[in-house]
Amino acid sequence: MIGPTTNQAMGQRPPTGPLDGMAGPLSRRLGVHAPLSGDDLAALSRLAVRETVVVAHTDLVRQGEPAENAFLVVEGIAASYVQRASGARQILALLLPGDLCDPDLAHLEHWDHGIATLSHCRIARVPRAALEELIATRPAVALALRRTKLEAEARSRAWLAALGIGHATERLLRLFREIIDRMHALGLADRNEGPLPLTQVDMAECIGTSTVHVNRVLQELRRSGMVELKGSRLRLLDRAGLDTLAGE
Amino acid sequence: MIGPTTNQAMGQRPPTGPLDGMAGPLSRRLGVHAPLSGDDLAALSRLAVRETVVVAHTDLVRQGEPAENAFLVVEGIAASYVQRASGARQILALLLPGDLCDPDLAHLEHWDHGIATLSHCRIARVPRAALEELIATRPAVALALRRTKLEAEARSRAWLAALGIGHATERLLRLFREIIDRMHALGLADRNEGPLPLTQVDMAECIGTSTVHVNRVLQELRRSGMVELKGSRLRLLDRAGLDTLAGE
DNA sequence: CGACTAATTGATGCTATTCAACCACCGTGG
DNA sequence: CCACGGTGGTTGAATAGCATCAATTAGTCG
Repeated sequence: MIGPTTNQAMGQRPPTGPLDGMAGPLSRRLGVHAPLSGDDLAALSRLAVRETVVVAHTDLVRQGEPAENAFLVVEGIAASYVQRASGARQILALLLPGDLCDPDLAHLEHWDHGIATLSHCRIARVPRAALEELIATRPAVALALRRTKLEAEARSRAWLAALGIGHATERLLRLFREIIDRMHALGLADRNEGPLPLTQVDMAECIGTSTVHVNRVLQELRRSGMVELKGSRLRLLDRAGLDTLAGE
Repeated sequence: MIGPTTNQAMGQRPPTGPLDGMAGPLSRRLGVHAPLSGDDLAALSRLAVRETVVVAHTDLVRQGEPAENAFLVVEGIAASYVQRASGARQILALLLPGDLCDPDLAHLEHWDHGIATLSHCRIARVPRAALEELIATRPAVALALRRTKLEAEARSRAWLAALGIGHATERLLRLFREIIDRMHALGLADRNEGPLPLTQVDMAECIGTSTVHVNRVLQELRRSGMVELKGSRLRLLDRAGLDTLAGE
């Protein structure tokens, strides 16, 4: 009973084998931050279970629910968000392939935020116990997880500053840049072009403006030749100008 | 070379004994989250060294500097912030007595944000090595630190949402409420009244608006009998109405 | 072809910024 | 003692940025 924009259909798939690639993005992501051994990688590949396909705009966890298990985004884009009684939502962070919704949250008795898919996603569950054990027994994995979390926190700080200081144009450009850059780091996008499977409503909830305004800013960016956005494909046409406009 | 609003005068005091109370706020703060033994408390009291008195609006760490040691706020209010080349600042989080600037930041090669005092402060240094050792050898302390950090992250999420969703009035009220509530939890303020040693510029940098607007919102809040703010003393006169206006 | 979701447009008004003063308080030094 | 400089608070007018409401127009999919 959170808001009107949530539907709960969740297509279940038959359990898949441990090596069908769903741990791929996770280990690729973690491997960036610390060298992982073959054993580490094998353990990681056994971590994620019960992979499901989830349609866009579906809640995985709702605000106020008890904390059960963690989620891994295998494919697609999800997000953590806060929602008011009025229905207004603010997206806190994007979860891209290989991202694990914060493992430390186990200590919270109740979630103070929700998790929802933005695009079509493949989502795997990660049992708390298995995750804790992995952290306890595999220092390299634990280190990689810590560094990954530090990276997410740095992004969160940057977002907070952008929301406080920047105008809508800047914030939208930062959003685009973040998605392209992170996707590029995962090998899922070119340096200046990639998928952008978000609706304008999603973008508005990310950058804290109305959808109407997102639409107008977007048109201005297209007209000025800064970006190209057709269907769900985004191209950044003026990277230098973008980095200037988006603030340091 | 960050901005015009930084002065570096920092009055040094002669080293004080380990038990003169400067670890008081820290252990009181941590003790809330996990039971600490007498040994734990003794170890904590030896942690903070080189306490100094720092005047208001002084940088402790500047953006871009290498990460050296951690800081403990013994008295007063400090803050972490991000500053743009334009001079615009956004405060990310408040550091109240007993707060330690994030210990995990040791892993960052360079600070992506600065730390500065807002009011007059007593600040102690915490050597990284001693902190790491304490975490490694005293599980109760490590747990308390983790929980304290989780609490800070939850506050950060709430702020992000407020910046994205709320109007200036709401954000200012949330700021007031946060300060009073946290001060109250430390025994440094009544339930509805306490010190507010911030300038309107500081408030503006917290809630992401101009100082002029802070001033006007403040007047409206006074006129409507919501708050009373004289000198640096704040009283919340309508707690129920405040909680409504400040959003859930 | 409907039925739905997403994108677009226009008109209107509120919220907040900006610039530029001006005032009030406080501590300092002549 | 008062003149002085500095910081912080207050005010006004003009304007920019953005929200809101209400329609209308693509797309998309069964």
